[in-house]
Amino acid sequence: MPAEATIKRIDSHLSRRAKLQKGLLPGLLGSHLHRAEQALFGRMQRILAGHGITPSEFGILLLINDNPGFSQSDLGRAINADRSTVVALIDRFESRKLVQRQPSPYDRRSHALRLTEAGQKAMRDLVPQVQKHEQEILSRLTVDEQTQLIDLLNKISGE
Amino acid sequence: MPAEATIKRIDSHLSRRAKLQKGLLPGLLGSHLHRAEQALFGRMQRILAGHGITPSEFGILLLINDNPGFSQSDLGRAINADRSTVVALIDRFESRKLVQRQPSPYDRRSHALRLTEAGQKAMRDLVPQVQKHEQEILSRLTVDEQTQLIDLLNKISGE
DNA sequence: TATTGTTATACTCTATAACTATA
DNA sequence: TATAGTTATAGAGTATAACAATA
Repeated sequence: MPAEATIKRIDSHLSRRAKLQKGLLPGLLGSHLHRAEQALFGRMQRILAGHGITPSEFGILLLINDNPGFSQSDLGRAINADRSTVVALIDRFESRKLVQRQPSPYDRRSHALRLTEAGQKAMRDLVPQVQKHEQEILSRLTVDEQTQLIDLLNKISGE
Repeated sequence: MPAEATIKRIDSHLSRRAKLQKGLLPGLLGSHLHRAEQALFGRMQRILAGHGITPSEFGILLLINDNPGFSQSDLGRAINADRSTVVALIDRFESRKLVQRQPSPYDRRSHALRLTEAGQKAMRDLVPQVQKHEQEILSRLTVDEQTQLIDLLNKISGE
């Protein structure tokens, strides 16, 4: 997202002659999914920004937090990423002191991944805020609609 | 997506002792949205791959197709991207002969963006395939569920 | 033989800052 | 003054291929 976008322009060169035509795009489920995720992640970023964590990173830290000791390859499979990608990812987390590599007690090739104390502290701080944020968004729907939305999304995901 | 992922592993080092714990993640709407989009875009990629177009690029080409003549800045505002990002984006499209820059008849600073003949041809080929694909996915839902899903997603987006 | 983590390398996507030419 | 497009530059994020250590 560009920094300039915070300063909204009311009209554009185009709008002097023609409104932006959304055309076929609004007919596609993909665009609705994309915009919903963008909206949610955009708001989430504001919560996470103070800790320098992206929404995507938050999900990965949550995964490590809930699976202490699992390996880089396990993580790669969980997030569908290449092993070399995970190396770079954990390098970044490690340099920010959020995650640590420990020797695996079972396999001397592996690293056991864990959140550091600072990483755990960040998650203890952020998880309630993220959950509160989700509740704010979901409160636009009735309870029935909330469960149905999750249900329908899972059908799209193929579950 | 890693090429190796096509060869699925049945168990991992972790699963010898403990199953992957999803933990708090499945409680978050964001993860359901993300997975639904991933699933849809992953399938879409297979359709678009022959033309070397990503799902995200397809959406942008659709936008240019439905707004012939609009400027790079207009596009940037529509997709929430920086001007310099749009330059690089259109450079890539131009080198693939999908989009062309023309002098704007109204403003000598601007470029009027249009699909080339080849770009229009690609879209004529792809749009029906993408629409058919969406119908296949959506056919998992009843017609009522389809409209409700779009409706609920728009509420999440804040419309 | 297969897997784990790593490195070297490369490509895409995105942004900021500074510039120019227009408006 | 403000905007449109560009360039130089930089930083994520991702992947492939080849390697050593270990299983």
